[in-house]
Amino acid sequence: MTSAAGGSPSHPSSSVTRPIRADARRNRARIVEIAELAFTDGGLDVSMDAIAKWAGVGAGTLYRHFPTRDALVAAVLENHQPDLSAEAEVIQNNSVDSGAALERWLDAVSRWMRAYEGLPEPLRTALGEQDSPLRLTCQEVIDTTGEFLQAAQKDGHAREGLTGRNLYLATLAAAWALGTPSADGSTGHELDDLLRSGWRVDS
Amino acid sequence: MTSAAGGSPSHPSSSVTRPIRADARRNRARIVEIAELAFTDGGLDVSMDAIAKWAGVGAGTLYRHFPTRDALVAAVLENHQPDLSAEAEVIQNNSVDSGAALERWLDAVSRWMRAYEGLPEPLRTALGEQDSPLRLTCQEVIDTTGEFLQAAQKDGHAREGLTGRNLYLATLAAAWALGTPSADGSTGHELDDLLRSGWRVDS
DNA sequence: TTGATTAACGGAGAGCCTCTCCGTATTTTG
DNA sequence: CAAAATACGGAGAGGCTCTCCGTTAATCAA
Repeated sequence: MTSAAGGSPSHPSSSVTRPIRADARRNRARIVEIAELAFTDGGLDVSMDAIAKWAGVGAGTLYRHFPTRDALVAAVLENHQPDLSAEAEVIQNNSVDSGAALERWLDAVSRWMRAYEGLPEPLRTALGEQDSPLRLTCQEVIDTTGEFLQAAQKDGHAREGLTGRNLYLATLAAAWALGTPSADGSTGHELDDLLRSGWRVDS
Repeated sequence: MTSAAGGSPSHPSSSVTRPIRADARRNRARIVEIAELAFTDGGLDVSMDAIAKWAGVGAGTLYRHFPTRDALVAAVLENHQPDLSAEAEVIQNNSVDSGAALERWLDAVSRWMRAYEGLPEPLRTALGEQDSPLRLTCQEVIDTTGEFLQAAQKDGHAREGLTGRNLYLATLAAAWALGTPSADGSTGHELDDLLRSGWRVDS
């Protein structure tokens, strides 16, 4: 059915559709820009209507571009994905061993997860929904985590029987815990220690 | 002004106030009972009005007894605190060593935290608020965790430089992560391993 | 008992939020 | 410069939290 009969598409790449209207593209960009500001200083719970008003568009426009809050969050995050990829590369090239690299990567991921207050929650539920817009965004991070993990496992720096996905989830959980109002620096340190070394002492 | 002049309180224990009205006590009990059912099968996010209607009382009555959702959650949890205390005692008396005891206790706490879907979230924020009704409820659990931890540390089964509070928080984080829709048994197992032993292998 | 007093009830409704629908405005195309 | 297609905007439906206050029921004093 895709290209059955009749039509003669001018652009093979964009198949049949026209280019996106200029005002639409502008609005979309503006919304993402404003959303990032709003998320940064009010957390992910800002009201959608407030974002729309603040961006100078109607609610309808906001929801046409981003049907769900997650879609908007995903769009905001995607703006920063290149930074994270770049960081992965730097870590890859600058670490003494694969164990240290994994450690540094998890630290970077944790910071990424804590970019906006309340981000861990949707990241977690996205993990369970096959079709969430956030799913794609974080899949890349999970995959990279898996790569760092495997390298560390191969060199004997990380335990076997551990998947990238679960290490990602554990990191997410720690990031979530760090969002606790009273969590100070020492809490973060202890949580990191726990994730790295556990509470147990082998006798 | 508390007991300045005149009044002759009949009951020294309840100072000046009258006993709580019978209908009030009944309603309160009924609400808690219904709330537990609602939380059990709909998670903590059921609407307050729905609980009120389902309990056969007006919204005003619900909010008079439980000004916030957290207050209601705390009341529901308090009904089960004795069970947890009992479990602590059993573990205390039946474990081969203090390390195993700590492990079993954390397992019990994790189950307690996952009693209702969405419970970890308010438990976490309660940790940061001095005057949350949930705060009191979980303080007991934190304290007990601290005791199990100290015993394990004394016997060399648990690392030093770890507080009961942070171990509790880490357990809470793991419980939160387990709430992920796609989290199966193996996920839980790996998360437990991480908390106990970390991902690192000491070479 | 009974009337007075006080505690508690209930639900209407204010205010906020999400999300949809459709008449109107703008852009693109021929 | 129409005509067609696309996107806009905001009113408003529906749901939620929480308050306020007129009404009702329990308790107390005589």
